[in-house]
Amino acid sequence: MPAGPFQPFAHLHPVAPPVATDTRENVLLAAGEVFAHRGFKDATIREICERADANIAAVSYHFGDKAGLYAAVLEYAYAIASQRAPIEAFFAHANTPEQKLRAMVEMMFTRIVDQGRPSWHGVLMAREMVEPTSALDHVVTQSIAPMWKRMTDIVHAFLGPHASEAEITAAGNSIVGQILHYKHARPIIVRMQHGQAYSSEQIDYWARHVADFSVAGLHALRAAIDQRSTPTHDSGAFS
Amino acid sequence: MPAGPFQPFAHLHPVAPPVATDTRENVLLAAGEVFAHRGFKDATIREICERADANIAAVSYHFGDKAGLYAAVLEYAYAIASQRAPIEAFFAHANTPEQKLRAMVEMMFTRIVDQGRPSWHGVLMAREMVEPTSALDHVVTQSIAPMWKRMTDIVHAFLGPHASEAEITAAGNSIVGQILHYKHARPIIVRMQHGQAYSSEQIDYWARHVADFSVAGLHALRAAIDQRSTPTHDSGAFS
DNA sequence: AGACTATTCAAACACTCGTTTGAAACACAC
DNA sequence: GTGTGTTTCAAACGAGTGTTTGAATAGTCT
Repeated sequence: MPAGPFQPFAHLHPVAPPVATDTRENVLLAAGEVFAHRGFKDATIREICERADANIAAVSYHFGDKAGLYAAVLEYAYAIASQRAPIEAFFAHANTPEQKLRAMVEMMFTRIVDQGRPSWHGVLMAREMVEPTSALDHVVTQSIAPMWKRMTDIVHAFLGPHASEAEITAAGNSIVGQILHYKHARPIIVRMQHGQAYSSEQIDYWARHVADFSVAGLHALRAAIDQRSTPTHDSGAFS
Repeated sequence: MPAGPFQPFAHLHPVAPPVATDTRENVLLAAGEVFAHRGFKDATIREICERADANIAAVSYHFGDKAGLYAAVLEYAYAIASQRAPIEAFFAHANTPEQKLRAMVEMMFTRIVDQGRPSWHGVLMAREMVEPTSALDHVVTQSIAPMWKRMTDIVHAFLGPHASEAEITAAGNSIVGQILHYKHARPIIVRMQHGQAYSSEQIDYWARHVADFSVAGLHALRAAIDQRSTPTHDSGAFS
């Protein structure tokens, strides 16, 4: 067994973050792409190391495991995602619930569906929801749960204080589901809905549509809730 | 190479459908479960044959290939799905567009999210949309395209004659996305939204919610379309 | 019964995967 | 330079995969 220096320089330079050998970071970057593209199980260490110009054994040496590499990638992706496109930036000028909802939709489209930048963090999260790995616990507490909290808070503000928990989660699922559909069903969308699918303009259009569609759904749900919780006394009147 | 009798009894009894040896049908049934549960790639023919009490070589003998088995399963699932829960039954008493939409949502929930019966056809279709196999072409022309046509027809009826194609497909995606979310994100939904998730009552509730939510979204979109295509002439008025 | 085909079976083959190995190459203090 | 610890490398290992093989069994018609 190798000496296993999984935390290199741990006892020196307590300042600098991981610091990362060249190959270590190369493997991390390549692994991010491959994991995001193929998923944990279908990704092969050989492809990752080939893209990183590294030897197969590099994974075992630097990360111990395939699972260890995956965990490191998640950490790395989380770090650069929150650094490069911080969540708060999307909500900077969002004051009303509707503005917050639109910011939320835009952010999720940017992080999950858009693909240009090295932003595989959203993609990995989306994958983790569909086919969880052993890293799910960590992903949930670090990323998914806070995001879901933010979403349900917005929905709650829309639906008012009388909304039940079931209504809030159902509405949240409706919004998230619309967005994730463009990621999950991408192959079939590209195939059946011709036109230059997944261009930036197209994604912008979809994001606006999902926001509009959801706002209408939320307003209708709010109306039903209000009518239920404060029934009109002149019950004979039309709607 | 074996004699390869892929169409057994082809020259005899031109009447009876495949007739199917015991083991052939057993393998077909077991393969349906395993493919639906694990997906094409992660399903192993060893597990399939074990569940079917058949020898490993049975797949090669009866279906030629793992891909051949998968294609046969799709055909088989399509046949029993359209026999057991025929689509038209859902639309029997649906006359208005809204009733048709509700029937559509209910049907998709029943076929894809519900899990009781041997109804892996919907599950396999949903899988094929996310990670297509070589059978995608066939699945699209046989199942997905007709279903999508039905959906867009309903949406078109909702949105009126002035709706653009982009608006129709986006609205269709919003509806389908909401439904499929309950299938794809099932692990995370079960985990985060406690309570007895995926009970029959829960699924009914979700189906009703998705229909309500979508109807509201469609009405709002319709209003925007009508306002755009027949602009009010007293343009000075407040909206 | 006999001849012939269809079907089943245990075993093996070829391949890919993640992981390990032991030696070589490197870095750097002394 | 020598010595020590870190990092890379080609090669192999062991487990799991789909597929094939060739013999054994079951079935069916004459």
